[in-house]
Amino acid sequence: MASRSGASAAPIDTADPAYVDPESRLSVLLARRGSSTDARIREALTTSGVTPRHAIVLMRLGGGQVSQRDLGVRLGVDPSVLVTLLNSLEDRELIRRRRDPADRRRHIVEITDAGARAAARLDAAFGRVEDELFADLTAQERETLGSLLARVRTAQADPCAVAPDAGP
Amino acid sequence: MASRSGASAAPIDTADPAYVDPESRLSVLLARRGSSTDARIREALTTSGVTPRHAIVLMRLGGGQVSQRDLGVRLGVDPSVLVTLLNSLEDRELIRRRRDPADRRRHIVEITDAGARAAARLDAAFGRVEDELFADLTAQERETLGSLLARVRTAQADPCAVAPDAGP
DNA sequence: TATTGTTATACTCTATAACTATA
DNA sequence: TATAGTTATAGAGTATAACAATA
Repeated sequence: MASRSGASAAPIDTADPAYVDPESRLSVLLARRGSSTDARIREALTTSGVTPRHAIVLMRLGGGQVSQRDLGVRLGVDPSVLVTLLNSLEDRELIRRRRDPADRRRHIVEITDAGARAAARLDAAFGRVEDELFADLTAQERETLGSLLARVRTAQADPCAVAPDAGP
Repeated sequence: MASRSGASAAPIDTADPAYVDPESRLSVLLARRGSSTDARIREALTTSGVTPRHAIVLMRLGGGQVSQRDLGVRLGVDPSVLVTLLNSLEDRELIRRRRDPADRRRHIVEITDAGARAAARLDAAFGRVEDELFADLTAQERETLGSLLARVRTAQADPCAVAPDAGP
C-alpha cells in the first residue's frame, strides 16, 4: 500500500538548507485551518440544507430588520450574491422581504419566527463543530485564539508585489 | 454605525436577546480570517503569476525530489488538480518531471534552479504579507497563534502523517 | 486486478456588467 | 443622474469519474 510508496523517490529532506516548510508560514497555516474549518461547518450544516453563509445571514438578522444593502455591507457579500442567498431563505419562509415605504427602492429584510428558531439551531450546530475542532484547547486558549485572530489585519489595502518569476 | 443609511429600517440590535453575533463564534472568525489571509496572499502573488498553491508546491519541493503521488498526499491536493499545477510550473521550467525507472508509472518531481530561486522569492513574499497581516501582534503572540492553530483538529490536520489504512 | 498519472465533465463560487424601478 | 435590487453570464476552483499505461 502507501506505507512503502516512496521507494526510489527520496522523501523530502527537511534538513536541506534550501527547504522551506510552507506550513511553518503562519499565513499558510491560518489559511489552511480557516479553509478546513469552513469545510467542517459546511459539512455539519448539510442536513439542514443551508450553507455557512445562509446560517450567518440568519444569525445576523436575529438582531432585527435591516435594509438589504446594509446587510450586504455588514457581511461583505456582493449584492448579487445576497439576492440568491435571501431568495432561498425566503422560499423556506425563514426570512421576509418587504418594500421600505420611505424609499421604495429598498428592501427591508427581517427574520421570521421559523427563521429565528432555525438560527438558534444553526448556532447550536456551530457550537458542536467548535467543541470538536477545539477539543484540544482549553477555554482560556480558545479565548486567546479568538482575541489574536480578531487582531489580524483583515483590511486589504497595501499591495506587496512580487517580482515575476521568469527572468533567468 | 448604520443610522445614516438605514433610515426606516432599524439597525441591528445587538442587545436583543434573540441576537447571536456570528462573528463571536470562534469557528466563523477562524474561517473568515483564513479566507482573508488566502485572498491577501493570492493578491500579493499576482505579479508573479502563480497562485498560493503553486507557491506551496515549489516551497515543498525545495527539500528534494518526490513522487507526484506523495506530493499530492502531503499537500492534500487531488491528483487531477496536481497535474495542472505541475503542468504550469513545468511550462515555466520551475520544476521537472521524469519517469521513475524503478516504477514507470510514477513521476519523480524535482525543482529546478530557477524554481528554487522562485521559491525563495515567493517565501519572502509570504513574509511581507505576514508582516502586514500580523503587524499588530508581537513575535511572541504570532508564535502563540501558530501553536494554537496547529492544535486545531481538522481532517487535514497533519498532511505529513502516514494514513493508517486509507479505506474507502 | 490495482495503482499512477491524465483527461474530461460538471458543479459550485465569485466577479462583473447590464437592466428595472425608484429617487 | 444616482441608488437598491435583480438578472445574466463568464471565469476560476474543485470534485468526480473515466481512461491509458504500467505493475
